[in-house]
Order: sequence, then C-alpha cells, then structure tokens
Amino acid sequence: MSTYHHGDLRAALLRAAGKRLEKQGIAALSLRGAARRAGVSHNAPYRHFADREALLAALAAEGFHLLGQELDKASGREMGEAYVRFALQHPQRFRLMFGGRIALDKHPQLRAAASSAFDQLQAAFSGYVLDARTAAAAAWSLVHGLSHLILDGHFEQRDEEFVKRVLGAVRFAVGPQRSA
Amino acid sequence: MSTYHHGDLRAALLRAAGKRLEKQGIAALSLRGAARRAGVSHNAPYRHFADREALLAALAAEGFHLLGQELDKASGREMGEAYVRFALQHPQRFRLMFGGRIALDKHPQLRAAASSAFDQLQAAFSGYVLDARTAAAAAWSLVHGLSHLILDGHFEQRDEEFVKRVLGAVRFAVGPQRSA
DNA sequence: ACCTGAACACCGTTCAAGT
DNA sequence: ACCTGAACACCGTTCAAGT
Repeated sequence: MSTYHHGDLRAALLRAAGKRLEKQGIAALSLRGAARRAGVSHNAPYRHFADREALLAALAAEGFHLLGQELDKASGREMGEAYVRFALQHPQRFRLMFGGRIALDKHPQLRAAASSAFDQLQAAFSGYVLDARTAAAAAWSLVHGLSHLILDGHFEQRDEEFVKRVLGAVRFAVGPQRSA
Repeated sequence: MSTYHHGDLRAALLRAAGKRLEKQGIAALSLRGAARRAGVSHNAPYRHFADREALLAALAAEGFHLLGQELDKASGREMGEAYVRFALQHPQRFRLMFGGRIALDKHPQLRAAASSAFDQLQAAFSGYVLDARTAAAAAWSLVHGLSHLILDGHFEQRDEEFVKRVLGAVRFAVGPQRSA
C-alpha cells in the first residue's frame, strides 16, 4: 500500500486541500498541512506549487470549471438561480474564487476560467438585447451580490423562494421588454 | 514625547492597522505588527482585542460607519453609485467588511453597523414600491456584486460612466414603473 | 526530477510575572 | 488595570543534500 504519489502528488495535494477547504475554511489551508495529509514532507509541494497562493489559485480554478458546468446545465433565466445555488452549496469555494485573495494577474489560467464562466452568462443575453455586455454585467452583478450577501448572513432568508423573488424583482431595461 | 498610550492604545492600534490595511492588504494585518508599530509589546493588544479577528471586526465596523456616512450624503438613485464609489475608494476595507473573514455572529456591533447601512438603502425604496424589502435586497445585491466584480478585475472598465450604465440597465419590477 | 531535514523569520496565543 | 518576556505550536519559504 503506502500510497505512493508517482506523478499525482499534485492531484493528491489538491484533493487534500479541497476537502479541508469546505470543512475548515480558507484560513485553514496551508501547504504544510496539505503535505502532511498527503504523506510527504512539508517541502514536497513546492515541486508543484510555487507558493501558497498558487495552491489557492488551482482550487479556485477547479471552482470556476465546476460553476461553468452548472451554468451549462441551466438555460436562460434559470442561470441566475443556478449561480446563486452554486455559491450556497460551495460557500468556501465561492469565497476563494471571489474573495480577492488571489491576484488574477499572476494566474492567467484562473482569469481564463473565470471569464469563460462569465461568457456563459453573457451568452444568455446575446441576440435579444441591445447592449448585451451591459445587461450581462448587471445580471452578473445581481446574482453575485446576492450570493455574497446571503453567504455573509446579511439577509434573514436564504431559501430558494427568496432568491427567486429577488431575482424576479429585476428587469433589464436594455432588454426585449422595451422593444416588445 | 515618547508616545505614551494611557487609555488610547486601542485607538493607536486601530490607526496603525488601518494604515497598513489599505497599503498592504488584509493578509498583512497582525496583532504583533500593530503592537510593534504602536510601540508596545506583542502582548499588549490582548488588553483591547480578544484575538486577531476582533481587531479585524473593529476595522470593519469603522468601514460600515464610513459607508453609512457616504450613503447619507447621497439621495435616492445616487445611493447606488455612492456605494460602488466607496468600494472602489477603499478596496481593502471593503473586502474586509464583506470578505467573510469575520464571523458576524461573534461580533454583534459589526452586524449592527452593517444592517444600519442596509437600512439606509432600504429607506430609499420605502413608500413608493410595493415590496420594499425585496426591491432593496435586489438593489443591494446589484451594487454589491458590481463593486466586488470590479475590484476583482472581472470587467475591463471601472470608470464612473461604466458604473452608471450598468446600474441604469436595471429596473425594479415591483417598483412604481408598473403601477404608473 | 523528486523528495528530504535543518534552518530562518514570521505568526497567534497562553502563562507567569512585574508595576 | 496594564504591560512585559518567555514559551509553544504553528506557518511560508529557502537551502544544501540525498536518490
């Protein structure tokens, strides 16, 4: 047995850190801890991650890919609800993705993963609104802010019903309801 | 001279930490560092803050009070722009206030300061919409999400013009434009 | 290439002690 | 009450060394 890590130490570290993330929160993430849990010396992770932030960036990238898959499954107006649902189901992951702990400039793969998810939101607006970019920015802001504020505990409610009501209270002025 | 700290060590620590916050970011905040800069032993801060999180909570509370003042100055529809402006002018403070680093449950003064600011946003909707709470939640989500996404660098633009265009793209369906 | 142990400079936090 | 120094258990990161 004695889990050897051949080429997959990187994967093992991500698995260990990902587990710890949702259970203990971002602050509990450490390179030394991940190494310990993967059964290697505290120094081995540096072969795969330049520093702690690189580990966080990799975990965040996983999150963006997962979010993209969830948005893919939803269509049109349900995408907003899917976005909020993702945040509520993976609170720590969501915070990691959007908490400003990672400098996007230094991690191009992360920026790519993020804007890919944004593109999907934007696509939902293409073709039927005048200024799709602006409408998409507003829609993203809405769902993103709602997610964050719920996670931070600033609303009394956090059920699906509440989310739908808030999202339903908004119309996009540049949208089709104007030319209709 | 030799700055004695009589009763104001707390204030001195907050001043030192606040300075460091905007310059170096949240991760650079430490009780030991604040003590060093205030000229006391690394242990003195514990007389005024139970732990590191209590220091962060106090800094965040300052931020909520400041945000409240800015919202006070603005009226009605300008409050949204004022909110985003506050975030862009105090990025690290804003992240501290909303980054999920502080457990609101353990710091009631912080929760109070936060919901006081929210009340101001909500007041802007009272009396002229059917469901003021829902509309206010949507409006807060919109400006909050926009602020965060701009800070995280997810939009190419971040000028006032862009902010106005995004905020202007939204109508609140429960608002007066329906019954009008 | 991949992994190791030793070392350095930082933390938060606790404790016993001083005034 | 307020402050101190010593101590403990953690970090991230670097370095010289092993296979």
